[in-house]
Amino acid sequence: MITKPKGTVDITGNDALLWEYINHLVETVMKSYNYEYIRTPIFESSELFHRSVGETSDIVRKETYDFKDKGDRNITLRPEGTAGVVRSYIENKLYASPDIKKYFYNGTMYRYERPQKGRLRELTQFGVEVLGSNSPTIDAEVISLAYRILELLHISNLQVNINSLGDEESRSNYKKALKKYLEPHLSELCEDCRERFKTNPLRILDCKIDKDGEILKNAPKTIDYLNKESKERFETVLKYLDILDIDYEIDPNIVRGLDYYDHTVFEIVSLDYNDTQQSVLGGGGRYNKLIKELDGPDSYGIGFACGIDRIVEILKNIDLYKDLKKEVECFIMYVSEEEKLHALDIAQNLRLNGVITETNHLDKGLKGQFKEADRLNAKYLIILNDEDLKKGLVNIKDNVTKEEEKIDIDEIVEYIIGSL
RNA sequence: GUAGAAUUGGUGAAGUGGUUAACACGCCGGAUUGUGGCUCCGGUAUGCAAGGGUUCGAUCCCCUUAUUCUACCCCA
Repeated sequence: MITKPKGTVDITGNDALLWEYINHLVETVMKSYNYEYIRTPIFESSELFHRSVGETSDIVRKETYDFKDKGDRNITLRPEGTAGVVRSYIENKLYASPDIKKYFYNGTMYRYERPQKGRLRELTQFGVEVLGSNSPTIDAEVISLAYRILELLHISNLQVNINSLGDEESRSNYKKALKKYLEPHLSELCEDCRERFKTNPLRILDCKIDKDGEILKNAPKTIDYLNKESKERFETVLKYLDILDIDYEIDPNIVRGLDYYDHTVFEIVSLDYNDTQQSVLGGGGRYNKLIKELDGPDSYGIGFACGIDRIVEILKNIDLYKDLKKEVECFIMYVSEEEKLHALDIAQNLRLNGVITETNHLDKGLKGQFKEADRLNAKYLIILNDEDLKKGLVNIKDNVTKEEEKIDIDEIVEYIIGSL
């Protein structure tokens, strides 16, 4: 038997209904914030991710799906959504628009990782990218949009953890200060942190082992190294979040591994699922340097992404979603060949009038058809028999009240639409 | 890349080195004269992840592989 590749999932049945529900809600909320849908390729030139995420990082070297196509091009399956959208913005010269560009996406990403709880090799994320504005109102809007979607999905106890890395000057000052502070304490840190000190010192801040130790508690904080401008900017964003009634907490340890982030960075967690990594439902930040880095103009960008797979795992435990049901509005039952012809015709008629209709395709007896109709939660049953058909009549049964009546075959559509 | 645990019908699962792999749900059929959902009766795994080995004999023991779960690493 052929099985699915490691780290992938088949989504069927009730799970599929839940996915549809989430997708629909995401789309509705995105549009109400005036975000437009953007769809970029699932595979891109490898170089795009190397340039955006960082050539030397483990991420690009080990955790992407890379291959050469038949034209000997280096291709990478997208590991995240931002790079593709920014590439599109630049390539299509969308920056020429006098207006801010606000995009949302919802699609699969690929990361060559070892699968475990809440982590797959093919994962699905929705997110937004806003390009062309450095206004703090956008930082606040993006954060509140992410927050509100999760809230509308009834995920409880949400909190935004937020931090600011400041501009380039602030960032670089901070990096120096952190290294200077950590250097004499290196021997007291865990092995991994000593390695991180060389590769990515900011990451030491959210090391699981050393996080709660004295050394890191007293470590310099990014926000203390913000220059005046960056600091004011951060405070403005927080002020806007207050106005938008977002529950946030300043968390100086959020650094979000990637080099291209600056100013606002944030993660959204549910405090009800606080086994560290699992609780992070989404995150994002500002990336004002990235567009230029990818040969675009000197512009501004900010975005976030949320993993749907993880959200689904949480929603599955919420009662509200347990009775999402497939619903058929009308099930047409027949036994004889003559009745079958009428059934096909009636079914088509109902469907073209927007009524969700099913009929017997398995040559079942009437009993079997009743059972199937119940499994489908059919609201109305149309039970055909030759005798009535000769008179132009059908039996129609309300499957909730169990009341049955005979109506004219030409009045079926009208009857059902009128009663639904 | 590392480590631990798992893998038995459509589903939840019991079980044993030796003739027919328990039980439950579901599904199918019948009692019900073409109108069910209750009840009763019957049918539902030639096979226990795949391959190899040990053995007179393996679903059960051993090895390899795959996948799943959990943790580490890493995290966009």
